[in-house]
Amino acid sequence: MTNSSRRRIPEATVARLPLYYRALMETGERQVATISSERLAELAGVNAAKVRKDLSYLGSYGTRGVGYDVEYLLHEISRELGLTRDWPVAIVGIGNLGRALANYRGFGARGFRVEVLIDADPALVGKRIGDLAVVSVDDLDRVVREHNIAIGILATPAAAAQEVADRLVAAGVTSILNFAPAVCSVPEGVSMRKVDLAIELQILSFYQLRRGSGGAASPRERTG
Amino acid sequence: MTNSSRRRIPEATVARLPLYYRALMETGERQVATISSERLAELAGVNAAKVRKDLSYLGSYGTRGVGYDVEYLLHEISRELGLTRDWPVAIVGIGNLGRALANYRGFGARGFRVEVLIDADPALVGKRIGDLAVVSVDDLDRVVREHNIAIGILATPAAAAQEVADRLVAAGVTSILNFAPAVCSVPEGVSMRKVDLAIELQILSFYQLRRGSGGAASPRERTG
DNA sequence: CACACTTTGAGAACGCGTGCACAAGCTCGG
DNA sequence: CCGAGCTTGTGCACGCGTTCTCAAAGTGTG
Repeated sequence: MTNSSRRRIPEATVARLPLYYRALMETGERQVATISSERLAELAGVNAAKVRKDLSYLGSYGTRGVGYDVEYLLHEISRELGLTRDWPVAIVGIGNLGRALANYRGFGARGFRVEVLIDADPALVGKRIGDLAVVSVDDLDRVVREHNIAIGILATPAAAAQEVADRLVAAGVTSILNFAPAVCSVPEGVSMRKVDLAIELQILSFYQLRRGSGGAASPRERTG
Repeated sequence: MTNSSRRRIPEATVARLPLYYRALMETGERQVATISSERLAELAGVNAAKVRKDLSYLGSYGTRGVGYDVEYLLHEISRELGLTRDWPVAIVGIGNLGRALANYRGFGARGFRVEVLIDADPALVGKRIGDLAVVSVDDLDRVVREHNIAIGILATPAAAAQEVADRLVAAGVTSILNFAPAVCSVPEGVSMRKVDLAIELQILSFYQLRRGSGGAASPRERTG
């Protein structure tokens, strides 16, 4: 029984834990023993009050008058985020984006090992990307089960997204990162996060337009 | 003077407008004249009350007892989002991800034309990706100005992100989509949105872990 | 024209997240 | 051992966003 289950951690806090994790990793390399909420806030790009409140959800890991022990805090956050274990990941849809994700170095470092590449195109099946061979979508269920995949990355065209999501879930995947520009629903008990590049640009475009023809403030990020 | 400036549109609403836009585009192709908030909600993956409130911020474009005129609503949303004009875009950092983004078809359709590719690696400068040649980062300022770029995509390594962001801003870019896993600040009047793939996976990992060893509910998305 | 039915638009209540402000608790110097 | 100086942890107030609810406003039928 870990203390993961002690408190409910707000979704907004969960989304910031990786920022603290990254910041702590960077300071950890610089041989710093403790860090104040203020310094951590600066490194993570948030404000100090938020850092303290966020960390207080994990437990009282700080020492008043001193700060937080970098090593210990790093350990607690990585445990909370599940970065102490390895997560085998499957990527479905090996187009431009899927291929880029397959080659992306940033994943492995955090324990996310891309072990399976899946595509529907027969011309692609069997081809190697890095040191993995692309598997046919016909074998999705088998391969996902064999590798014990819990996290799937969806990088198919929009039209295929829902069907692939269903098949991933049927094969036991309970977390999906969806890059397909399509609404896509999953059953209760399965998490899905969406990343839509076109939507991000459209949001930027909105504020860009407003600034040009009126002068409203920008939505995110100020000078640090 | 458009009615863009009439009301302040909540950030959360702005982030959903692209969903409505996409949903309407898809129904528009099916020759449907009007659409109810309920149907639109279903297509966009949100609830009907939210759709109505969101659309009411744009103005009273619906007809009670009937619904919204698809064509008209589509026009209003695309005008609001600035999709009626073309946005020249620059991508800085032509690695795995940058290359994938350069080849991504989803942008052009919405008026985002990738016109400039920039990288620091001399071995890459001059190489063609699709029908664009990679330009040296030394020429960033000149090229960005020449193409009148307002929106920049940052796909460099973390270490270079802040410097490149600064240079983009100095060259007149006022909207940045940042894929680099680093905190990165921009002056007031410049928008920046972040997309961090590793962070998304870590968030999924958190809930994945909780489900496995306790049974909390999933954070996002339920069955539609 | 009246009435049943549909659907929007918005007022109001609620809940979540943020940020302020400060007490509690620790260290260190004298 | 005491007091000055930090820094955490958290209670509280506020604001934003979501959802409920229902009056207002349209359509269509007899």
